Amino acid sequence: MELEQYQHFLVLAQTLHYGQAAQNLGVSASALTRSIQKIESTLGHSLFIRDKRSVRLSQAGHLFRTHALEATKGWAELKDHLDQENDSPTGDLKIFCSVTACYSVLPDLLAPFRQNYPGVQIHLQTGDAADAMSRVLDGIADLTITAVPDQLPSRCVFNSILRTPLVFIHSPNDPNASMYRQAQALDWSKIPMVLPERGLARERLDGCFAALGVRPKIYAEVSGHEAILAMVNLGFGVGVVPSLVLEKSPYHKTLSILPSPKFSKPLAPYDVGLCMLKRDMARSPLKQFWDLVLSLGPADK
Amino acid sequence: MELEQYQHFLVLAQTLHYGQAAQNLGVSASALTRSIQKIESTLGHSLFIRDKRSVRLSQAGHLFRTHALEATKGWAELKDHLDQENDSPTGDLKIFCSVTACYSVLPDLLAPFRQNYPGVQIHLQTGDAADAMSRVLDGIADLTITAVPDQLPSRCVFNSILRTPLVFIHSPNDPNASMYRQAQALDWSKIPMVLPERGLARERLDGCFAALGVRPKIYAEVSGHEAILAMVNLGFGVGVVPSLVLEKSPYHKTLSILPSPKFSKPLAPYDVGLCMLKRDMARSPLKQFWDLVLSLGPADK
DNA sequence: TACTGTATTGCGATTTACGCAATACGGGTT
DNA sequence: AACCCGTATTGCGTAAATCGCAATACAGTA
Repeated sequence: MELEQYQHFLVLAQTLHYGQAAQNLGVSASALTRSIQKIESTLGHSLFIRDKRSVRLSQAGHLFRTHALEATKGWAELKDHLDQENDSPTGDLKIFCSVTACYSVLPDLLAPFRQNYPGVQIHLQTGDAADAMSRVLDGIADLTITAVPDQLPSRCVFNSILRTPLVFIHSPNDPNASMYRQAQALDWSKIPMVLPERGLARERLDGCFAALGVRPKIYAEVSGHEAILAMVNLGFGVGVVPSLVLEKSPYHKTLSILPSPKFSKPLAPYDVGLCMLKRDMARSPLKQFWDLVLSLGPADK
Repeated sequence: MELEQYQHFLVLAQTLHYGQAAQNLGVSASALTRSIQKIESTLGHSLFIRDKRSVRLSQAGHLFRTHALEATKGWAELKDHLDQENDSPTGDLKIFCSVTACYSVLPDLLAPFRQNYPGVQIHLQTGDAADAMSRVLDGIADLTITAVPDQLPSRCVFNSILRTPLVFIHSPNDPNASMYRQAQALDWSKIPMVLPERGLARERLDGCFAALGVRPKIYAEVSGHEAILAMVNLGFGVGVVPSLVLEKSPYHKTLSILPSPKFSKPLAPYDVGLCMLKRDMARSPLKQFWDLVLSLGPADK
């Protein structure tokens, strides 16, 4: 979209510094260089005077700046006008999130969105949190509420909503319950564990155990945090779930949280937020949703 | 460039018919569909009301049309203003053409261009016409004056300037000269020929001979039409060159043209013109050169 | 029911855009 | 003078967008 190129130009015209402008824009300096070069070659005139030491607007650059300001203003005004006066923005929104997110954080986002943009058709899918990122990357979902992975794919953007620790839980019905509670340091070789078979929680746990040089005794590997709760509730062993999942579950009264074990590599908490493709920041109604979440700020849990 | 997308929209808004608009724009209907879809998704509103039978502007479409007209007008005005009032367009122009084209058609193009756009730095390279197309495709040259090949690469655009036939020539010094002239039908197995080792002329000749089921007796294969002239002038045999090359050469008085041989597959004349990449139609000063050649029309030879 | 005209979508191939690392190039510093 | 620093640009390999073709969907019509 040329709006982007105009934006590139306008920011550079203000900072008069490629590196700084590029940083503001969230692109590399080389990308900015090429954006400007492309405008210049399309227009047939240099917009900036470079002398390896300073960058300043040429005469053509000043004139182009006026045009660019006008054009972007025209676009923005049109967009505002349409969004407010006319019927609400139209379009589809495919959301994927886990059952827990669907109960906890999503309603607070969806309600105001629905109110502001009743014309948007919302498709809500729920599933295992471990699938969230791939659904977005594959285009099956437009956005997802999920925990940010250790390294976010470069195509994605993420906005944090809340943080929740991973907690170790057990059931009072578990025959070993008293042993868990009384031990100074848990003996991982003796404790039967109920773990997710894949996903972020599993990866982090594997990392922590590996750093400790121990191999946990795995009683069951299951899919989905809710399934862990169910099995732990039956007294099959110790499970690990995000605290939020426990709180929102029917078991939060019956299951108990163990004191956090000591790991040489700490078990990082879940950072839950909104995730979507960078590309889609330019698309409606995705940008609207993103902006709404930004304006709501982090949830107070 | 979004200017293109604006253009797509404006043409469609006028024709209200995808197929027709696409044809006007020189793109496929699917490309046009996606252009419009992209604007709509960026804007968040439908621009057209489609009901499988008719296409008409929505209310948002009307408003967007006003904006698009304004923005494109602003761009055009800016460009005109800069091209005329200020210093001439800046930039480089890398031209490749054969020696003959350099003597014959190029001066008529370059002179007016130079007058209108003195600020453009011109790099002129000459070489074998057989290389022209690949130089452009590889980006070594921006444009070339050359004969259009049997099938133009899809990335290229071509504008015809003149047509010149391929002629068979010989020298009066050639010991067989009288035989060439007297024969009713030339006996290809006996006539020593001087041919280009590659390039369009060679390909076409090969095609003609193959269609006839004969294999010419090749005395020499050389690189460059001028070299053919030199060897033919020494009486080494019969050569084939574009008529224009002969006319512009120092040999045009001494060498003689044989009557065109009868081929089952006719030997197509050279269609000489300006060739450049489609992509560069949006770049200065390439577009200016193209437009200038268009305005001059076909050369009167 | 088959047929026609028209917009859209799936898909493979081409073309473009991006980021990283290397380069070029002044100016200031020891 | 030699060297380092800051900054814009370029080469290159990879990731993504775009295009055209062919297939599809869908409404009106013979």
